Amino acid sequence: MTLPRDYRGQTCALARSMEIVGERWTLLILRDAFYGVRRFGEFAGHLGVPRAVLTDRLATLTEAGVLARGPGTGTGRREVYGLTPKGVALWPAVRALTAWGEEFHPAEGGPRRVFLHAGDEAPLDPDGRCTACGAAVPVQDVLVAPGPGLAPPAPDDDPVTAALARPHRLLTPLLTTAPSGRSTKGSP
Amino acid sequence: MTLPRDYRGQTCALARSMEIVGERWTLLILRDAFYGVRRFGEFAGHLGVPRAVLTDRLATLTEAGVLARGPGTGTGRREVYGLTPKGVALWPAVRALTAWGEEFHPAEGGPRRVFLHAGDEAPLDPDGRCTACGAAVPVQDVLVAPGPGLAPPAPDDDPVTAALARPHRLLTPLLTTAPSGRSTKGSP
DNA sequence: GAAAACAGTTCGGTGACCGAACTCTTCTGC
DNA sequence: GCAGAAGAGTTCGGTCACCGAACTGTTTTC
Repeated sequence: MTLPRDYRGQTCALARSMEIVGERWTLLILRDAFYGVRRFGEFAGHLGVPRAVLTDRLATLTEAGVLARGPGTGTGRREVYGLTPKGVALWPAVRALTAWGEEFHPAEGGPRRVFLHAGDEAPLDPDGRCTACGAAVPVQDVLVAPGPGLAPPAPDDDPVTAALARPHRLLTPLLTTAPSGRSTKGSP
Repeated sequence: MTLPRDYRGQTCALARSMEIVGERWTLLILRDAFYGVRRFGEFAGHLGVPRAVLTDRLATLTEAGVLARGPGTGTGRREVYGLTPKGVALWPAVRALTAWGEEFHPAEGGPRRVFLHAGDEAPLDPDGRCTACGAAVPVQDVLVAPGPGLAPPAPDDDPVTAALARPHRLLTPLLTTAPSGRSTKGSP
């Protein structure tokens, strides 16, 4: 990354951010990480990103300290990728870009997913504050829930899409939670 | 843009945003637009972006309704590019990414530029609220001002960099203001 | 212990990006 | 007006990133 393909000469903070999160797919990978996606195959299956690109992005983000790579919990202890505090700090940016897309390029039938304040189930306003209590909602108290525009569950949905059919708290593992063996797959 | 190089299959709002503002250089171009940069040559000179890429990005953003292209004011009435309301709505995203870069990749000597609330000259907090009065500051009341880390003015600075050596209100034209003839160049 | 699933890697083709040079229009000075 | 200069893109060849598909080696399950 460093020299040939950086934003040469740009000394501003935004350029430094873009060096890390400005590449193709990177913000979508991070969004999935907020959703609780943690494993290589889950990212690949949900995003449809070329696997070589995913490998590259995960390495870049890990090197940058945005993600941390470590052994998973439970018996199946494959490597998992999780957001570090530095990665979690990107939430306002992810939320702002999502809100902008929602406002100016709305999906037919309404938003596919909505963000709610975990306590009172009220939606967040564009600034990330709870529309009910007015508080600035910290990431870990945000629920991602199906919105009116979400397509009904299909049998060929990837596991991440299927899991997101019900409300889920950000940053909590989505699929690979089971402390002993896998128990997340509904019924094969 | 539409089919071959989109984020195929991704139906979320973030992916729709990234289709428009997720390409290389795009957010830096928009940052400059917030600073008041309006002409092709100013963007090119300040960013160092290849001119062909700049042409492409300006066209894409104009088509998307993020920028509007129109004749400039005054005698020199070359075309200028300005943010539309849809473009202005990207401010929270630009600010969040800038704040993240500032926090996790600080420049030596401190930030090169800071954002202030125009009324009381107090800096904004990471959420875009005034640290003095607590109000959420609308874009047009934000001042971009030189920070402690900014290099001293050099004779070979491009005009945009030179103009940003003093505080400037976002969205107001930076260089091409003069209603009759050019009056912005200090001393040739 | 065999088979399946998983996490990457490799590979050839294609498109994007890069820097430099070039063209055409618009403006300025006389 | 007219010549020269500057601004706004366009063109071009080389390089790099991205894409999809197939492949490899490890881990997990049966």
